[in-house]
Parts: sequence; structure tokens; C-alpha cells
Amino acid sequence: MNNIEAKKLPPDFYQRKNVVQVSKDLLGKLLVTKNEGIVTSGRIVEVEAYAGAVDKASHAYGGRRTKRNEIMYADGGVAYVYLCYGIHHLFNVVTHLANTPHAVLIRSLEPVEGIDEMLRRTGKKKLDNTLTKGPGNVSKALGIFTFQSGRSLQSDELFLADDGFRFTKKQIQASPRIGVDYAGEDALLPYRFYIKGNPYVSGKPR
DNA sequence: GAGTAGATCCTCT
DNA sequence: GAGGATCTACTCA
Repeated sequence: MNNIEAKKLPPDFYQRKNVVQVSKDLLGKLLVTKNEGIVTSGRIVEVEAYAGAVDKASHAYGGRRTKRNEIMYADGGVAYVYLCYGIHHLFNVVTHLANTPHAVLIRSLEPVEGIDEMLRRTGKKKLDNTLTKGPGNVSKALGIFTFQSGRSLQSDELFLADDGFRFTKKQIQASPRIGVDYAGEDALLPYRFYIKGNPYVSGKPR
């Protein structure tokens, strides 16, 4: 039905043990959702790694295990979605094997398919840089909500795919993460990866 | 253009 | 009962 010639990423892509490496590999991949038969997709241009128990910025810091973050302890390859500030839905990809709560936060996309639908969902009139800029907007544009949390990324309604496109190493930039000032020293870790010069990357352009 | 404050609701202690 | 992996709009320079 659609024109995307892309393959879903296999479970072993997510289940690798180096969450930082997985994060970098996700750059340039497609995030695809299908709601009520409408496909929307975008190319990932910004991510952040959350290294579970040893990362103060992570919900699972110190091995915390609650009903909400339980999903992070699952095998890699499922979605972890939660609501932040009562307004924004944040979409994460769980990585690593079971009982190791690593995750990658998808921060920004470059819209690819279903742009009209994304505009409708976000209440915008025309395409601009802010459509899928920032994790809150990404979820909004793609129709991702908390009920998607725990869903396998092998499903047809929500998955990540590789269409062969790749950014060069030079285009990938690392920096500290955003919005995690409360995490002390861990807030300074260079766990954020983005595409240099891409207008959809959140934060200040360089 | 840059900086600051407010919105808003679910989850954990 | 408090705080949060954010965004937007408005103020001031």
C-alpha cells in the first residue's frame, strides 16, 4: 500500500548491549506509525541514550523498578512511551536484553510520509521546522500515545525501519542531553546524538 | 534575538 | 503532595 521500500529493524538490532552504539545506529532510520490506516513516518535525526541503572537521568536509575518503567526491563525492541509534564508524550525504544533497563529517546525526526496528517494532528497549517522537532512534537505528529507503551516494534502499527539511507560519520554530532539538569554530573554525559545542520534538530542551531 | 515563566497531569514517595 | 527525559508564548533589550 505504501511506497516505502524499507525493512523493519530486527530484534537483535535493539538487543545489542551498547546503548550508545544503538543510538547512533538509529540516526537515519525511519520511524513509522500507522493509526487508523494512515501511515506517517519520519527519518530520525536526533536521539538520546539512557543507560539504565547507572544513569541518573534515567527513570531506572539505581535499578528502580516501578509499574511505569517496567517496560524498560523487557527485551530490546519494544516501545516505552510516557507522559511528561502532563502534556508531552515521549517515545523511547527499549534496548539491551531483559532486566537491563537501557533505552533510546527519539528526540527529532525529519518528516517523510503523511505530512498532511501530521499537520492535522499538531494543528499546524504548513510544514515548518517545528513539526517534528523535539520529543513532544514527534509523538504528537506521529500519533504516539501512552497506550502504545509496551508494544513490540515488530508490529505493523509502530516500528522502525531501514531504507538503506545512512548519514556519514562526519554528520553525526555528540553533545550533552537536554532537559536533564537535575541529573547532576550525568547531565553532562555526551549521550545525545544528532545530525549536524539538520533543521529539525532541537536546541540551538550551530 | 534571547531569556524567562507558565501550562498541566500522571507517577512515585 | 511534589516533581518531571518539554514546549510555547511573551517580555525585554
